[in-house]
Amino acid sequence: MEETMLKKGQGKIKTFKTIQSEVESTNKVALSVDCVIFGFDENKLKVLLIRSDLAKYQDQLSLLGDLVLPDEGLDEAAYRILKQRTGLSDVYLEQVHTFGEVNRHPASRVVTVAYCSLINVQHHKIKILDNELHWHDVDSINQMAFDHKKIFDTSYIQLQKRVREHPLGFSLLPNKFSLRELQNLYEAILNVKLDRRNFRKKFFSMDFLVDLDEIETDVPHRPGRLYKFDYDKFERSTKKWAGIAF
Amino acid sequence: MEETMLKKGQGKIKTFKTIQSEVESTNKVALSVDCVIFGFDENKLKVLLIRSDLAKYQDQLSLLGDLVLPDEGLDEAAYRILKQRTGLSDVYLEQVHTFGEVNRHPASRVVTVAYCSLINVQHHKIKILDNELHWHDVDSINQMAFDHKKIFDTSYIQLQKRVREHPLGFSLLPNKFSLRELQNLYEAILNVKLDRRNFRKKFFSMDFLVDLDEIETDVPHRPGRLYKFDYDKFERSTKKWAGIAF
DNA sequence: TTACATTTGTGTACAAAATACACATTCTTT
DNA sequence: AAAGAATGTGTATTTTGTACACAAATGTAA
Repeated sequence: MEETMLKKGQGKIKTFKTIQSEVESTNKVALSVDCVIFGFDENKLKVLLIRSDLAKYQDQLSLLGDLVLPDEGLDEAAYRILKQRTGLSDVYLEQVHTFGEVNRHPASRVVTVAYCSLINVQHHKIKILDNELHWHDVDSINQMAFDHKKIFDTSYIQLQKRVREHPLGFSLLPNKFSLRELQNLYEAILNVKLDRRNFRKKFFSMDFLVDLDEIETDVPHRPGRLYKFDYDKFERSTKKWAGIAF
Repeated sequence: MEETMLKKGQGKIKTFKTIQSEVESTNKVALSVDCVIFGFDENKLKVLLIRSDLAKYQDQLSLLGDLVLPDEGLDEAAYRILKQRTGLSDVYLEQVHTFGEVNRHPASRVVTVAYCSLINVQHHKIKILDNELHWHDVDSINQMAFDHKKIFDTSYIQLQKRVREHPLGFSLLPNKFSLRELQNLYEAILNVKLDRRNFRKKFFSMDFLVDLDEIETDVPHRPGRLYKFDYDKFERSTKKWAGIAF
């Protein structure tokens, strides 16, 4: 390994040793991952939270998070947390933002990478063990531990944005769903009321819904047809909206 | 400070001390910020790069980055790097993504937060001092040091996305610009050819361009009218596109 | 069994936005 | 004075979004 220091302009060529000592000697920070896990149940958008296990924030709601392990990538850490808490591994997961305010954690400097995850609450019963792990209505969230309210808000806004341009939402629904369920989901996430006929027209014209030739059961009214989302067709499609609009 | 450990479910109430020792004893990582600084000149989209100062990556292109200081927030670190390298402080800056692959840095674990920045190359002459700091055409970038090519690609894709939905692009132009310059900018960023009449119609209908009643000088053809962007009006406007499309 | 409530399923008319496209004008250069 | 190059403008067509109403299917309660 080359270790001589050479002048080049006014810069220096650094060797591994140089970098290593720079890194070791100066600042290191603790790094955590916090997961904002969304679900959809009873026509409400939900988020999975615990009670903070930190004395200072006792009784306040907190995201599911953990320190990143030394030999673990960020996505990997997020999947681990999800797996530990929900038992699910095949889920939608996306990095949202990194929060690194100097004093965001009371004990020491902890930088946290926020991930957004969507899970289908039907496919999974959470074993409620620790820290009062529960689903909460997103519109009931007021105060949270640390800067978790800010992290949650950022994630929710990003979800609203992403769900307009990518078919994420389907991962919150059962495999077979009715158009009413789909519309309820979009109304819940976007917090708007949509016209039923135009909503149907829109989704049928996208042509990614597969008619399963089945109907709902156990509904106290006329049952609707059931559909699934054709992910393959979506992937093959040459997307997208290309306009400029602000 | 409460330091007793209490059972609650199967979870524990943690005190500051507990957290602190957890944090100290386990993993900490070095944290850096890398800036992808875009500019626009001679009708080309440019990115500001240096030659890597690490021996292993000698002669490879590298983003502008630095370690985050112990008492410095992430945005703060990004602004510092920008200021140091370009002398500019009043610029567009946005966090893009965090890259934390375990072995992305050869010397030790370094997690990096990528920021995207747009600067107006007219307003600023870079003092080229260290490490061959230069503007590079974005479409000439092939290989880069570390995982910087991946970081660059992610940032460029995000720029293309953001520029469609937010008037970022104007920060790359002089204060007074012609519609041709504006169109050239959009064509360069989005890498598409646009119809001139429809482009004009679109921007005039948005109604954020202020006609300055001046014309270009020093162009070897009929000069165009000059405009500026009305940021105030944009801010006051109740935006946006609300459709669902994927 | 009938009437009622509820939700599904469908179509049309109108408005707004995107696209395609051509020609006269202004200025510079030779 | 003519040629070259880019500005500035309008219209017809297509596509997309929005507003809106009524008949049919099912479960429930009288």
